[in-house]
Amino acid sequence: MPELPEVETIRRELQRRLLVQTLRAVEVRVPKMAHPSAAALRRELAGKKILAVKRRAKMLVCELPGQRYLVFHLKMTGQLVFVPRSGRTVSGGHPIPNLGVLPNIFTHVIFRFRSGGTLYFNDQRKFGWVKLVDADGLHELTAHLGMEPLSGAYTWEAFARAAHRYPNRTIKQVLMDAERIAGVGNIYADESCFCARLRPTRRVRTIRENDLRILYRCIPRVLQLALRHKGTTRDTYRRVNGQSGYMAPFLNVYGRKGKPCRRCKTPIVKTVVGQRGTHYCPCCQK
DNA sequence: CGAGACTCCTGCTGGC
DNA sequence: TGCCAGCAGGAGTCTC
Ligand SMILES: [Zn+2]
Repeated sequence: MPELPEVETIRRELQRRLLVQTLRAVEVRVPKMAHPSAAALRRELAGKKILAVKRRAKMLVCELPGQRYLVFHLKMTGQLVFVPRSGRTVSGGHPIPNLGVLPNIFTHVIFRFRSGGTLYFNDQRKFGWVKLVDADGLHELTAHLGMEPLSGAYTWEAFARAAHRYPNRTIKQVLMDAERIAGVGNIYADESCFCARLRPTRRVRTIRENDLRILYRCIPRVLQLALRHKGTTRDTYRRVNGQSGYMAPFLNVYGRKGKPCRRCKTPIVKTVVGQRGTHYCPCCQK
């Protein structure tokens, strides 16, 4: 689900909520999602403070004392929802606007804090995970990742190098290759291509340098717009307070198959690139 | 090495 | 109207 703007939105909200809060207890309901083990999380997290919440690609990294890191990946349908000290509870849970009562059947790991607050890790499809790692473990999780498109590492030279590395790939595959560019997923790859008026299906070697340069500038623009709107809720993505993001109505192509292009009215078409649904305007994008 | 298919899991829905 | 194959924000692994 969440791509860079959604994960960054969650990071900012978690940072505000969890900073310097102390963990009290951890409940793991789905062991396969917790690493190295449910027992290790229970044992090693109790009493630990959250010193910072950072993001790398689509991972959230909670820094703990002693070079320990609690890392989350939400994959397609993961949610992190924080409920401050519960007032009254309903049938043992916390009623959250738009989400119903937590914990629910999709709640697989629960973090309780000394403050009385609770962080619920929900995931409909159970692809997500949480890992407690040391500095080496964090390095293993992040070392292979490419540049952050909203960071200073993202330069035209680096982008052009990343693109030309695989001239026979489609441009969308380059945008979604986390080893080159971190955090761009299916939605914002399509949206960035629309912004640059390039079909996601175009092979890199056929793209003129100037068009590639336009795409280079489109990616951060698209991501920043989504960030300002707190991300795209298609289905399960939620902010830390349970609210949906506001970006969905502003999408130009993703999920708009058959709907008129906002620019030229031509129906948006859908195809497949790298086993992923791919959307573009056949008139505006060449 | 690179490209593409398959896999993990569950719920929703488009199209018949 | 009802049903179900196919599809869904990600990414690791396997084969060719
Ligand atoms: Zn158009």
